[in-house]
Amino acid sequence: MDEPFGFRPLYRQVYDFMVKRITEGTWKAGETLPSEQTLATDLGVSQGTVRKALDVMAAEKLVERRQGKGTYVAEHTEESALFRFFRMARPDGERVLPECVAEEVASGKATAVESNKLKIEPGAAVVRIKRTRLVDQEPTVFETIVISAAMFPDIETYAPLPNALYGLYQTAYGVNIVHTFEQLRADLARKEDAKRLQVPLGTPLLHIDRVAIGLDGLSVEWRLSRCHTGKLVYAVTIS
Amino acid sequence: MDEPFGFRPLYRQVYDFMVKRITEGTWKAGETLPSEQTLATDLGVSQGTVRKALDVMAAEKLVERRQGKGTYVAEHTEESALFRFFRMARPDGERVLPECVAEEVASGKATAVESNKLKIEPGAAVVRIKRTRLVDQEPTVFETIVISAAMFPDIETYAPLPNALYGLYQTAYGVNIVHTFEQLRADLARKEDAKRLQVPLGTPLLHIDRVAIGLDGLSVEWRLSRCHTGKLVYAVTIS
DNA sequence: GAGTGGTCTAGACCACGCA
DNA sequence: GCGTGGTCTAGACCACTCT
Repeated sequence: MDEPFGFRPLYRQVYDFMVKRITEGTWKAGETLPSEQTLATDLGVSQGTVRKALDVMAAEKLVERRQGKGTYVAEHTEESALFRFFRMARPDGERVLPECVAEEVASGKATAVESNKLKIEPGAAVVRIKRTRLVDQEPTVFETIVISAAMFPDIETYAPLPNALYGLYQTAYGVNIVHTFEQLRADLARKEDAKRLQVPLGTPLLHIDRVAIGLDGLSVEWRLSRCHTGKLVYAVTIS
Repeated sequence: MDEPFGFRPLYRQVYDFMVKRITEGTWKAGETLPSEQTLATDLGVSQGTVRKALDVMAAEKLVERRQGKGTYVAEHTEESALFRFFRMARPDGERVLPECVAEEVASGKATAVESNKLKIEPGAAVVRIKRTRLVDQEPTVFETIVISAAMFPDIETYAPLPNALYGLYQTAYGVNIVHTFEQLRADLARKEDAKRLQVPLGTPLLHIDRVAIGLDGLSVEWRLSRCHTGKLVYAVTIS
């Protein structure tokens, strides 16, 4: 347990160890972890130290704890992942579950912008997904998603893709999305927007540019969402 | 230390006690709290329990800790408050400090919408502030702010109002903003927007509807921001 | 060196879920 | 009733800051 210079607390080392276990797939989504006491004796530290590492992981939503039952590797299910990363809601605050239609999946080579967003080589193989999301049967969001083909081989075989893509990334490829960076702008509907969202040209749209980051810190996905904010709004809580 | 039914952990009770101290002004912004050991013996609990309460408060950014020095009541300064609640940034991610001009302060009676947003009686006295925020000398955000005159008596005497209003709320009135709810839409510039932001009518704008909540859970401020997202974007990180 | 927050331990007891 | 996570304690030592 020596450290060269930086001084990494014990509970941080325990954290690193457990994150590695999840990244490698030793502990998979939805599985229960060994009990705090078991982990403690296995790793030769006190239960309090394991607990502190788990506190951090629970705060990052990497694991979920249930008193009396155990600690689970967090799953990116419909409710959890969608409600966490899909921020569109009704003005009264009620969250909605969108439906996906008109999905198009195509292969290609990364453009300059795409390679920059995904931190991959220009020209590397990528997969582009376009789809429209409906809320209450009305087209509301037009999404363009770009991912590395190397990270997600043969993803087109999973078509039709699920509503919550992050769940597929996790269960089929062992890729856990832990956070996202988004930039929002206002823009006007162009031809493709107008067609997809069935709105007049020039309708004001909320333009969301999102990069999703995985557990290992790599850029996993670049997504552009063009949202019609007629009936839904983008909801943010800063705490 | 009895509890009627809900079972409130000791550290929660300690938390409540300390929040009350801050709300009442016994401990003011920027001051240092008693040491963990002192608090523990004063309250008749162990240091670990005080520590756990402070952990929660630090996570909520109510206090700041500095190893070797002490624990301080968090201050809403330019950097901290603006960078926390003002989300506009350059596309490369760099945060900016805006400047405020063309400020108008007026008194009035709460409309139905205002009373609903601020949870006050319709017709209650309110103060309305309009101002334009410049970034790089260019008008970028047109804000309309509504607050209860009862909560902030004689606020007009502080004109010109500071860039970080939350700092004034805290230091002059003892009101701590702890979180905000925002709803974002895309909209088109109307007459007043065009004039304030010096853009053509019909320019797409990011419309932000924000309610700020204080330490005691009350709605403190309602703010509408209309942002020109030509050079700046609204940045969100979901972690 | 004295005082502060940060880490770590060992052990006790409580609340919860389940068989 | 057992095993799990959740709370609480008491005490030790470490890292940081200031004098």
